Amino acid sequence: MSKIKETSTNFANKQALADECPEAYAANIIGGQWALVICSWLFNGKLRFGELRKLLPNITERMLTLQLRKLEEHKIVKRTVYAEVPPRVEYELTAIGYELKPIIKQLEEWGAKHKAQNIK
Amino acid sequence: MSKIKETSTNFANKQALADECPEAYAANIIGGQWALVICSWLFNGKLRFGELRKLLPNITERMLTLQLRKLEEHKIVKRTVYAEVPPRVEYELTAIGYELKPIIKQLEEWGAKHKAQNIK
DNA sequence: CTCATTACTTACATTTTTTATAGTACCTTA
DNA sequence: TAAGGTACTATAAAAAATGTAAGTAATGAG
Repeated sequence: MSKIKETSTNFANKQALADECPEAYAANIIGGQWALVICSWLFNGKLRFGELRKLLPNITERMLTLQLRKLEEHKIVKRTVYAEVPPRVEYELTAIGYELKPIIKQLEEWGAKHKAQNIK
Repeated sequence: MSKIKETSTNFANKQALADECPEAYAANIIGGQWALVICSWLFNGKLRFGELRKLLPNITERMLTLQLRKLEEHKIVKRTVYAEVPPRVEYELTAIGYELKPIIKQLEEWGAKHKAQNIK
């Protein structure tokens, strides 16, 4: 997140994978440390920057900004700025972003099941 | 991939997230650069190390090893070594690993749809 | 004896991601 | 005049992930 080096092997590999594997392409989009959790909260409706920050107690403002920007860039979330003082900015999922809901829900169920199996 | 620093903020954050969000927990497990693609190939049946390497032309042996080890550690794949020379090692999905199939398939579909929307 | 095969391992370098800390602009209220 | 709230940005550093290149063990074929 920040500038990526478009001459690196890593970049080339990601491109190649994303080209031929839609699942890798998807993983690149929703693959940050906090992206899935941000989306999970947004499934319930729009939230302000500060609300998200409170919901994710350990996230730094910088990371929250970066992840939101990335999600916005990929058209997963929509950002709306209200010209008020103090500023108000709301984030909400787009249609395609909302379509992740069932997938993430299943991933949640799988995760819970896996955890239950492996913890004991 | 190698030693993680258990005193880092990053480690603490991952732990905390994984504790309360099964989707983050799941993402940690299947979240390497190549993990999803490896699983995708294994959905069709067991494969040898060398076969996987050929299917993933750009992966290095080191990365393939690391990702397989991680998947094995999390009981997503099962590793079987045949005491032959030259050695033969086969990888196959476990039951819980196989349960990822429908989820990854949906993620693929989502990815393809998203790509179609955003490329034009 | 030498070479080929297979599935790795190791040491090291580079790139990417995440965290830490300190600002900024704007207006409102006290 | 000063403080406060909101949503950021800039810069640096730490940590994690990935890549590069070389080497290993065992054995059978030639």
